[in-house]
Amino acid sequence: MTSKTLVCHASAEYIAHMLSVAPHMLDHPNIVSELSGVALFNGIDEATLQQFAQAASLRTEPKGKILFIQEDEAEWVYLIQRGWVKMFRETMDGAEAVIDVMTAGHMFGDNAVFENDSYSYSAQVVEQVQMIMFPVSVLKKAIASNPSIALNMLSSMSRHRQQQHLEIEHLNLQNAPQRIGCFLLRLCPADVGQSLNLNLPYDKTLIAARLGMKPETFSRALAVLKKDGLIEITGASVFIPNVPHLVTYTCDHCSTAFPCEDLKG
Amino acid sequence: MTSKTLVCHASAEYIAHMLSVAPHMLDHPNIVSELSGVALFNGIDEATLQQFAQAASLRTEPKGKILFIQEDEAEWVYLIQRGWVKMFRETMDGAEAVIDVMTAGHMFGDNAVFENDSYSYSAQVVEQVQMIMFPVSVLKKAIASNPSIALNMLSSMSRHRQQQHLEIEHLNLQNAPQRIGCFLLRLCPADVGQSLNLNLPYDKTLIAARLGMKPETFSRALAVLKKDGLIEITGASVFIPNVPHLVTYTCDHCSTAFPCEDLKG
DNA sequence: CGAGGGTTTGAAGTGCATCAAATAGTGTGG
DNA sequence: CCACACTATTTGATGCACTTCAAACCCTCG
Repeated sequence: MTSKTLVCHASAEYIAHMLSVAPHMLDHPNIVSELSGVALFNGIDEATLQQFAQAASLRTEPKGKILFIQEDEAEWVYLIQRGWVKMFRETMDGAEAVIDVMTAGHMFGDNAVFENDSYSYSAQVVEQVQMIMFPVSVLKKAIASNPSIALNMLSSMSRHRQQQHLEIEHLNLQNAPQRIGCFLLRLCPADVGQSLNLNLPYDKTLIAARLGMKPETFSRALAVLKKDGLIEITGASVFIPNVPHLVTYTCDHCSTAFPCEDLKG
Repeated sequence: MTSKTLVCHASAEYIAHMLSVAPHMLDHPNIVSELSGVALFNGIDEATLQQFAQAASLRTEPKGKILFIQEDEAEWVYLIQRGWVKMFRETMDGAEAVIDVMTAGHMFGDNAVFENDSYSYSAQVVEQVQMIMFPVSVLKKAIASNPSIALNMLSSMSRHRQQQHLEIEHLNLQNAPQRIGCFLLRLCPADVGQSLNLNLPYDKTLIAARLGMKPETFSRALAVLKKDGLIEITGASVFIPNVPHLVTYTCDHCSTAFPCEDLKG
């Protein structure tokens, strides 16, 4: 399940072919530079980063792979470099709630440190993913011994918390088309112009789940947005002819004004 | 339970009448002992507690009082000793989402430290409240300089985050009666027997909002639970004749097994 | 006792879910 | 390059849950 040397194996071509990933050795300098770009390691000294890098390994996993399930003993913290991962919870009777869907630059599994070293949700790859993973124990020690890391962790937690407040608000107050509008707007780059094109990052079914609705509802809600001239859509490609219109349509029913920048990720 | 001296003061009626601030001297020893009972100050040395206590003040506020609103510059962190406070967000078009409702032992406003010193939600008293408040700046400095406080803060954040995951899950997967069932079960003491009595802690209208439903829906959902023999209810007093029955009814549609202890508060 | 807020009840409407089936898309092996 | 299998997405018809609007009821408190 959790083999460390996964990428540097015999069947390199096979992997490269099957997963389209460069089969490289663990490359500490590279990992260090990757880590240094992440909020958690903001302003952290090289020596500490080295410690993480040495304990870290790279891994690539295909779509569908379950990384861990809720209540599993937490061994790794993951940092996504590419691809998408779904975080979800399953109820006794089999229903599933999607907590979040993350991509490059995001970390998950980190909060296991504060939860008895067990994961509080399950994680599954939804688009082939490449990631850095390092042991929970390393993070745990770092947090206890390095105040800067603890502080970074605190801001990241705080950001997450706010995001979730928003999530709850949306589920309560926005209808399906509005939640979709909000989702689309959060995909926009910071310097949005009047209009723009973008691609849905993953399955419509998954977006639906992420937004707390059924695929059928999602489809129909998209149709509504289209009918109202707020978007044009073909396949996974979306065109927003007039961003301010869409902003009015969705963000009027939200407590946070439009470019909700700091909450994006 | 909490207050030691507060009630036996000079101008008690005046306070009740004029609503605002209890005009008594700060009582450091008492505040220290209050603080030491809170998770954030777990294992914190006396000297540090003194610093908080010296900067702290006690306050009593009547039902209805707005303590602060979203985006306000954050000046104080609040620790509830008695009463209930509602945390909520308001959208552009006037709708309101209740994020949480807190009581004795809970702290709020604390996360402003990580959010540019501004509150990310509004807070209003819903049942006359008595609380300790200390400046955000004091907490901020303490977090930066005292690793134990930072760590305590981290666990508290983490707990909140998990609670919110659950909240989101419930909004997605549970229906009105089930959400109410869950709410009631979380009011139960740890040593629940087969059956028990309890009182709704605040307005039904507010409970409804807290659970993301309308008062009418709440009322009807209670009626359903009653009809199914899961609860008996008169006014604000609820009797649960068979706790396991209610647990089955609600918790089957949740990812967390019944006594979801650690998430209660 | 009467005013006003909280709560319940009724009737009707809306939005989303569900079930079922058609359609579009994608990757497969021939 | 086509036919097939399989999955994602759309569409239609119907039902249920929750909301909305309106009115009655109830309780507390001056």
